[in-house]
Amino acid sequence: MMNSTAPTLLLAGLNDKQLEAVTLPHQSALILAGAGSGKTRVLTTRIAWLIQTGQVSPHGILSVTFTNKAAKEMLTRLGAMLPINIRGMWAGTFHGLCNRLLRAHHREVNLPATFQILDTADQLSAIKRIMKVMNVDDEKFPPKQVLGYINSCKEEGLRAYAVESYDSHSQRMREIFEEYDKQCQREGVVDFAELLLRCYELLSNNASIREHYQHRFRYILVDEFQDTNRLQYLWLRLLAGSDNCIFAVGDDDQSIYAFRGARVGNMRDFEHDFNVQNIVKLEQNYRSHSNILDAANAIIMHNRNRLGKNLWTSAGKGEPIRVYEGYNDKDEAVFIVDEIKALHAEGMELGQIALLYRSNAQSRILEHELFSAGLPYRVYGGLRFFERAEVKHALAYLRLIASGDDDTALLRVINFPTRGIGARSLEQLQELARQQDSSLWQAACTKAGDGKPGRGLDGFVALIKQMQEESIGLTLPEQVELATRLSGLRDHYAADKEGEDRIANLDELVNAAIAFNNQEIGMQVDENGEVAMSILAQFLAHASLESGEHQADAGRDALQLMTVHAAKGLEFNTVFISGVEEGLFPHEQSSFEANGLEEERRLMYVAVTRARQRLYLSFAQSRMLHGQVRYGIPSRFLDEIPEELTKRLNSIGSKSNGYNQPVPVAPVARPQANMPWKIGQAVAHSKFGQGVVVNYEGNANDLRVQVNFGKAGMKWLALEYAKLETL
DNA sequence: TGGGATTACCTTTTT
DNA sequence: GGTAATCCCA
Repeated sequence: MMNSTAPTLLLAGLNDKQLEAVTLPHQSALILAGAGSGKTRVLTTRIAWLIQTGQVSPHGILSVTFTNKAAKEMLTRLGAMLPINIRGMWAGTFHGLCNRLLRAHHREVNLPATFQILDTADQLSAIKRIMKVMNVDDEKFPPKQVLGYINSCKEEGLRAYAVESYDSHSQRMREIFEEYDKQCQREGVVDFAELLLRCYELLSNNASIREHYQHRFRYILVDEFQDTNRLQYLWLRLLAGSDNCIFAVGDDDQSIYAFRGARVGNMRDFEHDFNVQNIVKLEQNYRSHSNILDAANAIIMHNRNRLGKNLWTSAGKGEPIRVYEGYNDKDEAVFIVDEIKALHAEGMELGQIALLYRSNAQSRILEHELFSAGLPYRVYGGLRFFERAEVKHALAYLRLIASGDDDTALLRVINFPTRGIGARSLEQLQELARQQDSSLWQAACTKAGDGKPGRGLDGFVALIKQMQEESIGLTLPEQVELATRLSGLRDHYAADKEGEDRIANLDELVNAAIAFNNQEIGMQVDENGEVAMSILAQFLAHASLESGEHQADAGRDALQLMTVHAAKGLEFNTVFISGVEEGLFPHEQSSFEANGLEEERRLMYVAVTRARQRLYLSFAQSRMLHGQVRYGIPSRFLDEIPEELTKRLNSIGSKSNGYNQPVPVAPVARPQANMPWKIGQAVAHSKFGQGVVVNYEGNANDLRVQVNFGKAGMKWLALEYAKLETL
């Protein structure tokens, strides 16, 4: 059934390299796809081409991405390319796919059919809980640190028993890890990393299941390969077996998630382990003008350990990169807002302008100025819909309807809205649960029997039982409505004068349930013909795995505010990168990590390559950070951009040319009596070069100053010895 | 037990 | 500076 004209049509308009990648033979391949080089197009066209040329049916394809958004986009584009039904294809995130596999084979991995998924906040509270039981000092073992430890172990593919411990501290960590996993198993819950690890174990311990899927998925395609962690890589290797081929697309220069376990090294390992003969580099950029690309290339060139790649474009040089220097953060923000106002007045859509920053804390002052100027804007990131407190409360009630043994859910709402169950009653309950080795819910039932309506533990038990009974036979949206009402959540928020938004969110949850219900109907039997879990359990899994995507007023034309991380994969006509200062970008913390600076540089590379036509870089001499005024100097990344690509919009300080010079809005430094040095003073050192005084200690006779030298780093210098010149 | 007050935190983030 | 968690008192 091969259609000879269709593939030609499909391939029309691809450049040579893209065409080569799309039509590679059945072998593993690595596609190095630079920013804006048509990566998603190659990926989707590859799938369409494989199907259309009859090499494989949709059933034989597995497509893996990192975000639900990317998965959705791929399916949408594919749907537009192919006239046939692609339902049989598996496409999703690593976590979504593992969830699917575990649901289908829950018996083999010893999980209940209705196992629940803990998000990070749930996981943290579960860790705190087990630490309390184990009597662990949370000063010595900060729960967040324990969480990081457990997740990174799992992401390396390690169980507690397999972790090495060198001293009593790491030994204790290991024990907490072990007990935490036991607790999760008891409660029938899994965290995000566990989804992957459990699935990996399923495939590695169970030959027939492994072979089944190996036989099925002849073609595996992976997006953003540079972001895979160790375990994801091992999982892929297991699924691929010896016969299947992996089509990996990635860009080592855009690897910005090492801090959460991503291993760029997987790209080199992949080359070796899969005997990759085909490495295709997509270097032609269809997004930006060459001034922008040249700047990006110049920056990333300073990194060692690259696979090597240089973006080019046939578009012209375009506009110079505009650089602005502010006196302080407010001055910088005012400049950005004025500039955006002017662009908007000239007719540019606000949605085509992005305002990027390194860390979320920077958005506040920008938002303040935008708000005063009356410019509509939208901030990405921050609290997601399914992570809002009221939504999590409602979901906890639903989880208790699905399975009472979920201790995390029970603890979240046993006294919310308050019903007179305090710390003492809880302790008694936990003690009883421990004695009879049961879940808290079972202990509560023992204590209260069937319970009687009202306050206290009796009331709570009666309430949950009532919910469980009344929800039988209801549709999903009705169940959600029932939970939000019977629980008293609605009444509680109605009594609160600021509860309006929260009730609106509860309504939105009902809407989400309606949407989910419509979409999932008819999908309740899995491919083996087994009756799948209840629609409620499916909805709960969906809520954990897809916490984002529920954003209000997405349609309105508004300026886009986000961190550089959040901007990855997006593009805009005009991009502002603010706070391009030492200590902020590159971030101070990065210097404590191995290769931290290189990751910051990749981050800058990502930021710069978001812009199509116009790019602004701005920095400020001083800014409020953590409630203190901090003095910074321009980022080293600015120096890495060739001067001929940039245009300085202003110049303040000694190098003033008088052009467009703003008036100082606030005293920059506070002068110190009897001090030859003041904070904010520019200085020069014979070895470290130029810098700025940021702090001092001691008295006039024995004074030490802290100087930010930028490239040479932050130094404490004793004035008695160090030869410092004022500038 | 629960609400008001005080105090520790503070890069980046998807699942 | 802003928030979330914890502390303390009624």
